[in-house]
Amino acid sequence: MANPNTIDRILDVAEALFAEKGFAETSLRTITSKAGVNLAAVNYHFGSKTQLIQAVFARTLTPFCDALEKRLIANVRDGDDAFSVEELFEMLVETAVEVHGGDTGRFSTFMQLLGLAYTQVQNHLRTFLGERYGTVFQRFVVHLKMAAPELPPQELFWRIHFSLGAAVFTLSSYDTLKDIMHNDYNMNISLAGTVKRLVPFMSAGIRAEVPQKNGVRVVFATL
Amino acid sequence: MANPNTIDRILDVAEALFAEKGFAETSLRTITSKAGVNLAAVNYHFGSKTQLIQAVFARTLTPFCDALEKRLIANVRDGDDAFSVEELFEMLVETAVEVHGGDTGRFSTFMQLLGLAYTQVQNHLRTFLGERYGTVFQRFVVHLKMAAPELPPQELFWRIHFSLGAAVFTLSSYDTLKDIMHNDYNMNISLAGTVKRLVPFMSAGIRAEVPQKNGVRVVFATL
DNA sequence: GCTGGACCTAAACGTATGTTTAAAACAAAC
DNA sequence: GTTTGTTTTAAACATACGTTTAGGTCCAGC
Repeated sequence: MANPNTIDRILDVAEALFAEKGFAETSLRTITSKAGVNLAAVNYHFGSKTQLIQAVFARTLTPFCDALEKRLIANVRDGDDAFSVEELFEMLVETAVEVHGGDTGRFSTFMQLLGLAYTQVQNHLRTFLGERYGTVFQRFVVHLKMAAPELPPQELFWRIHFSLGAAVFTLSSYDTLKDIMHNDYNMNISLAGTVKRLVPFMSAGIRAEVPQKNGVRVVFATL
Repeated sequence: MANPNTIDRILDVAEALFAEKGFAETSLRTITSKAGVNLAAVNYHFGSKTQLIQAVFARTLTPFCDALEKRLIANVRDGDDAFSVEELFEMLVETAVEVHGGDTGRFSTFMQLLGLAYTQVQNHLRTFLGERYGTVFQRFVVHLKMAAPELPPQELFWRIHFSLGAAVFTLSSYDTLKDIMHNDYNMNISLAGTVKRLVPFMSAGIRAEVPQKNGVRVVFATL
């Protein structure tokens, strides 16, 4: 069998470097040298850089989605007893924390990777994620729909992406923001504090009143 | 004098390609060939690819920040007469639309570039933007502080970045989201519609109630 | 102890990138 | 019309990348 360390060492290093620098900016030579393995190891074990990227995502996304799906299925609640928006978002956080065994570093890296998956142009990744994990996402959307039944579907769609953006953007540049917080506000902030602040923000945004159609400002007409 | 078309043609093409593919993924050869100029033109007129990136940002960001600053200074209001959160966010939109002369395409590209500036790792860009436009940003924060005086400063800091994330993330992957909206919801959405939806979401998030300290869920303790 | 297959290694391959060079083309000034 | 400075051009340069190859190493199974 393969040296059990080689594959995992590559995955560990690749995950960290991808999260820090992005995909295009991280070379296989950097990964392999930092992992202490031969340059050819990536192509031998994974086939290509593209497949390595997918493997990095699959390693943490598969257990995460499995765990999330179990929670969503196990706790089906209908009508007035449905999950609240806050509960659903906190369920995401709890699941993410759970699958990382409370490891702050890897949880942070995981969020940064999620950000990259959406912002970096990697069409293979988008299709890969959609095919593999689309079902769980849709199931989650169904629950959100029950939590905010008065919201038109397309409005909900947008607000989910707004929330996704707030979370992903913040946590993917978390290290930078942490430094700013330290220098400008003389405050030391934890990942826990950030996530804690994120949930009410997103929940309030999801539940915001839908503006009247005739309330549209004139400026938008020029867009 | 330089052919007035060369520099602008490079900037136009570079702006569009950067927004579409990112910085590292866009080569000077692609830019120059698409612009119909010689490969060496970029290095001749801008010095390097790095400086080209900064020039692309400066071209639209400078008039934008100048216009925004003028608005903020001209309409100083204190106390109960201060700008509301909604007014401030809409001011951003109005200014952005204004400096682009209502050109939807360039406005969209502009937002995508802003997203890239934060998500792509380009330390030279971060420092460049901070040094050049940090003052206006801070001035805007002061107004937001007056609009939400009950909010602790660090809480406001985070929520600004949540809002920034929601906006930047959404508008930077706008084309993709538009396609999804078309395929899954059979709806055609405009940039106007998206921005219109963004403002109430962000405003509600900014004004969300700050959760009690003793209301913190147990799960966060493990982070 | 030999064999076979999985794993690792060093080196090379082909290609793409940003940048530089030196000469050519051009346009305005005198 | 020549000169001067700017702009354009084609070619080359140096480097970095992902990938492939062919040989070596290792160890379980017979």
